[in-house]
Amino acid sequence: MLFRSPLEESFLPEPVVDRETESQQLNTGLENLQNLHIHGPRGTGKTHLTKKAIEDVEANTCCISCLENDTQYKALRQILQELTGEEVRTGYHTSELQRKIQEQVEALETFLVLDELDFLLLNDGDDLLYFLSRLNADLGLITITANHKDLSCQVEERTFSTLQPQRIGFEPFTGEEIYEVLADRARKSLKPQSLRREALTYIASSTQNLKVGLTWLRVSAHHAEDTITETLVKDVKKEVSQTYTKHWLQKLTDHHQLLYQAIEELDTEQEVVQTGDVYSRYKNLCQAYNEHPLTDRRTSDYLKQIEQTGLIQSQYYYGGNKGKTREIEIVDFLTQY
DNA sequence: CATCCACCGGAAATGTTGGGAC
DNA sequence: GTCCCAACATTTCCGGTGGATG
Repeated sequence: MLFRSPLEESFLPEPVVDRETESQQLNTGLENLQNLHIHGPRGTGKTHLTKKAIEDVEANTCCISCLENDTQYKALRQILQELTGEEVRTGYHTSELQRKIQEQVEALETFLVLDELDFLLLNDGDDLLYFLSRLNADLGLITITANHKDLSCQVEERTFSTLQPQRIGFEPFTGEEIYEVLADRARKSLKPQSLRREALTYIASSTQNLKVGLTWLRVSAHHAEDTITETLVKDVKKEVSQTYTKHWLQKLTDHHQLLYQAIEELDTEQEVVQTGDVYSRYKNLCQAYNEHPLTDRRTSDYLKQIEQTGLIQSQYYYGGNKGKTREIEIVDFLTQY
């Protein structure tokens, strides 16, 4: 169960590509117990590097994902659970959880990582951040997001002014860096000589997202008889897409998946895909799968959540000859570059 | 200048869930 | 059981957007 293959995402090897600048900023921030706001595109090693950095810090540490914990209450529970190491049952009042967390952080210097913060802010506002920012203790708050450079426009001013986070931006990996990291993982997990150089070059030139790269390598290895060739790598593209997509959608609900499917279908059928089309297609799909459809208002929020994962992209129109709507398209992360 | 497009998105109302007390 | 309650999920309601069109 605890087996961790070097191709798995959860594997935390020593970095072969040093993100010198970012690392240093991170460490300095941690030493000074500063609040940090880390941002950058998906698959740039934000979470990875942060986890590494707090690993050997002499303090209480806690790292939660706000994708799964997208309300203040859920997040508080998760945080308390991680800090105490005990299971936290439901049934507590929010204020009770807050009090218990306060006790914990007052006792010991603490670093708190809120990964994928966007999802919580979108869903529940900044109440949690406000509470955490006002804790009078040795607390370093580290927020990570793929979508927003600046926290100040995402949270209320009263929250931001007490947080005053130091910003750290992550740039996408270069082709060479992707190559290096994947080669390293391959050395650690595959038989010698089983990965052709051209195959790896092809992957490295097709994506800047390390998570996609790793998925690609893993899917390829899965399909390979004894060597991973460039042809093989090209042949599995579609499956890589599907695997990566599924990875995100699985964390969301069935309705998110149906919505995505609707968009996917429409994307192949017509030039532009608008919200209204998506909704009616989604209703059809619901009927086909015997699901009760949600209202359009609700699905509008769901679409935003899918957008936050980076699987789709939307262009918003607030009036004009197109009316007030948004155009949605599938993001193709394998041939983007 | 009024009207229309085709939804957006805030806010309030209502429904659901699950624990705790009785 | 069942009553109550908080958190959470979803629905209902509705004002709003700005260029194109008549």
